[in-house]
Amino acid sequence: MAGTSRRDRARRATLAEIREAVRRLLVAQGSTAVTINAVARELGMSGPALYHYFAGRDELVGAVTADFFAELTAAMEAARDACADDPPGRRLLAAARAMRRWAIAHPAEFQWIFASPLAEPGKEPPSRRVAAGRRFERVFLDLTVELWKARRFPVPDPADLAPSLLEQLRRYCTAIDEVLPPEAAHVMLTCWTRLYGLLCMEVLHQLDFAYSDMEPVFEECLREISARLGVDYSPPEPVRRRPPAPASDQDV
Amino acid sequence: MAGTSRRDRARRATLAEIREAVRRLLVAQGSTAVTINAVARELGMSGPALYHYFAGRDELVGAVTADFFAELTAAMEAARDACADDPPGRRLLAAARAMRRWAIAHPAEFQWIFASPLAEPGKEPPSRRVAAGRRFERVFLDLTVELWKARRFPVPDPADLAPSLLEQLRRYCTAIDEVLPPEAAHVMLTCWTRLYGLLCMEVLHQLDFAYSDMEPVFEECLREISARLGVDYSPPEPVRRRPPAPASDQDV
DNA sequence: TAAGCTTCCTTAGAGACATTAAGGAAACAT
DNA sequence: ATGTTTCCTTAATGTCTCTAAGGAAGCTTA
Repeated sequence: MAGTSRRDRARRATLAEIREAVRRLLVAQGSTAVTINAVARELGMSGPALYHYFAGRDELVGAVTADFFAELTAAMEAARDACADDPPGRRLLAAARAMRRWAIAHPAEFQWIFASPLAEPGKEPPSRRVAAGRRFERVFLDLTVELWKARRFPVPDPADLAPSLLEQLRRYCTAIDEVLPPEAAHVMLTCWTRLYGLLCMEVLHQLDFAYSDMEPVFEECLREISARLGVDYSPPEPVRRRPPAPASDQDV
Repeated sequence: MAGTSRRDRARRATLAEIREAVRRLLVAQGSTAVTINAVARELGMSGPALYHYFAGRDELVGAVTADFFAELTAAMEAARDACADDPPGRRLLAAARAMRRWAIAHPAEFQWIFASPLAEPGKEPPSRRVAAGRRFERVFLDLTVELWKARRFPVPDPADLAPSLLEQLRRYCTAIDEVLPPEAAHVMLTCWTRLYGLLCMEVLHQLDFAYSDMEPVFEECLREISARLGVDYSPPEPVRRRPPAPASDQDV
């Protein structure tokens, strides 16, 4: 099917060009500038041609959003694997910092991920997006599981959790193949919510009224999470000029 | 100027009708359905007529967004004042719960508040929105200040804060007329970020993968915040059938 | 190699939207 | 009664999404 014939290669190249154009427009002129016509113009084609590649604007936007999600996930995975021999706590910090680094470097893209212009109330997000989301969450989850296996972090007594909460946690644990018990999943979700929530607030400029540079705020959040997960907090390496090997952990 | 003549009254009535129509469309059909034409149609007028009331779509959206902000703020203030004789900790809990109640009851509106369809990167939000935002933040700030005055809550040693963070906190304290010292402002902002961040995540459906009912999660967040602010956590009253006086604290 | 199928792109066009311009009619002020 | 202001209308421009119909080229197969 996805052969390597002349046409197939051309098609793939065009698809890539389209995605690049979408991104270029998004970054340069905002999400409202991402129109079928503008994208086509960017490629030197005329509007309706794009319908051979995407069923409509929504599918186009959805595909690019999934790209962004994948890129963010890849950045986190790369940061995690760049220190594969460190203890899981350090790798978790590395992945979290990579997440923020990516979000800061690509604010427009990050915004599309969680406040997608498609996400109208009552409309299910496309399955592609959901899948991309799962891979994303998985990064943090996997590291937490490693942590849990290596040296269990402190968890609350399940009896202290609200019954309805416990019920939901059980369901979630089933969904993640019981890699964690509900109490541990609860700690993990709490940490994740704080981390991701803080980043969303930053990118949506909801904290501009108080902070101009969120880096120390984010680091403090990491410190709290570290304490909660029973790992040592270690501050970020100051700059890191590219080490010998040319492995970039930033832009995928 | 803003007299009470026949025409002035008519104008005010039309303005109110427009805002209602915008909201109706937003709630019923999502933000993309809020078009100048659709709003005009809703009023039985034809499109360009609206330009006598608003300079353009952006100003219309901005005005309605400010309305929403004001309504949310009013709901919080009402909840706070409904138990004016309680200690500040309880009133803070009441205001926080009112915030979530409003957000849950009006998800589309709440979403417009923090992920405004106007907020393109590089575009300043209109001053109206900024002002509405200040009043909103003020509710939580004021209660925290009361708390601080009544019985100081535990704060970190300023020397333990990152220098750049301390610097930012100082600037923020200047902006709020030094009603709190930087260390206390830091605790306040941390609590606020968690609370507001969690709510944003909920409304943006970023936690659906784990939770179907966020109420206990929110309550646990409140418990943490209470501990941090040194106040007693008290669970919400179960339902509260409207007490004698017909004062609604929900829909303004 | 020639006929036929597929793919890619074009132009034309319908329908919706934001916005400006020009004009009429009613309300208001003097 | 006259002139001005206000409110609304229609007309028109240029944008957008998306469908339809057709041409040209690439691929397949006999």
